[in-house]
Amino acid sequence: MGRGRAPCCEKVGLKKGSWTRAEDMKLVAYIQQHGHANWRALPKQAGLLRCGKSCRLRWINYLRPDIKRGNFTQDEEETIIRLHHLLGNKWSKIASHLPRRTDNEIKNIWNTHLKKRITHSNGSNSSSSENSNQHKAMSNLSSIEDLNILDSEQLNIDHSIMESDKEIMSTLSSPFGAIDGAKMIPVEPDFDIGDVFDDDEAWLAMEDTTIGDQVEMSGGTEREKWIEDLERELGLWGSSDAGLQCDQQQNVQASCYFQTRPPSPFLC
DNA sequence: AATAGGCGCAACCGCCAAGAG
DNA sequence: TCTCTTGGCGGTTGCGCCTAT
Repeated sequence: MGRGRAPCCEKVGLKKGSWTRAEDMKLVAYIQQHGHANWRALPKQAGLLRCGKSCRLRWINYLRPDIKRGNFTQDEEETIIRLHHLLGNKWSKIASHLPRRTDNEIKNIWNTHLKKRITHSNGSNSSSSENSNQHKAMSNLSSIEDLNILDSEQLNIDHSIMESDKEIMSTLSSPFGAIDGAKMIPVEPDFDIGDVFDDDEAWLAMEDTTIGDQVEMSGGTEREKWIEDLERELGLWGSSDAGLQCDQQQNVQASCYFQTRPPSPFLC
């Protein structure tokens, strides 16, 4: 091989596209036990036919327990507008000021809603209170330096709910520890997560079922029951209300892991 | 009821920066 | 100092859902 940048991973034979529930479970279960020190090695060790980048993205943008899903509040939208005015398309920077929101989500909300709104308000010279508030917010912050004086109050940020990934994982990663009432995956010293998920007809049958599909699975073997229990605990079977409740309680529960693909608008 | 178009969002791609050797 | 690896970021795409006709 010549010099040059190596691909992030061996691309041949890797799966692309939407993640299945089974893949999500494998990823979460693996990170829950081992963390994500090495994204490149993770998919292989977790038994996933995915690129490390893909795993990382899935975790960061969807599976991470500290993600707030649902409609953006007006405060959040105004914060995004303000920060975008100062920072431009620095989505990760903007996201860092919006706890529990992902850069991808912010980027999407900007591209689909806020950009149009701003364009509209600039073009139409509207006198709505919303536009007035936007203008007021922006006029208060006229330069990048102003970011230094931004505090929680100005940005409508509740820092009490800011939690680092590490902190959260510290409560989740103990092999036999509890996740606030959630069942834990039984971990053997030489536990191979792939062994749990593989070679099981019921599991394989489910593997092609994408997130959000309603799946009915009656108990069979102990392992099936365990997976079923895990799914329930992870919220795969739960109503969206469960997720909302979780969010409201600020609890890090496994049921936060798998929010069923939410209808629009998001419920959790 | 069927369908075309628009919209929202998850996921991919390519580039860059930092760190290790 | 240079090369390579890895994680991270921002732009973009494509699929599925929703709505209007």
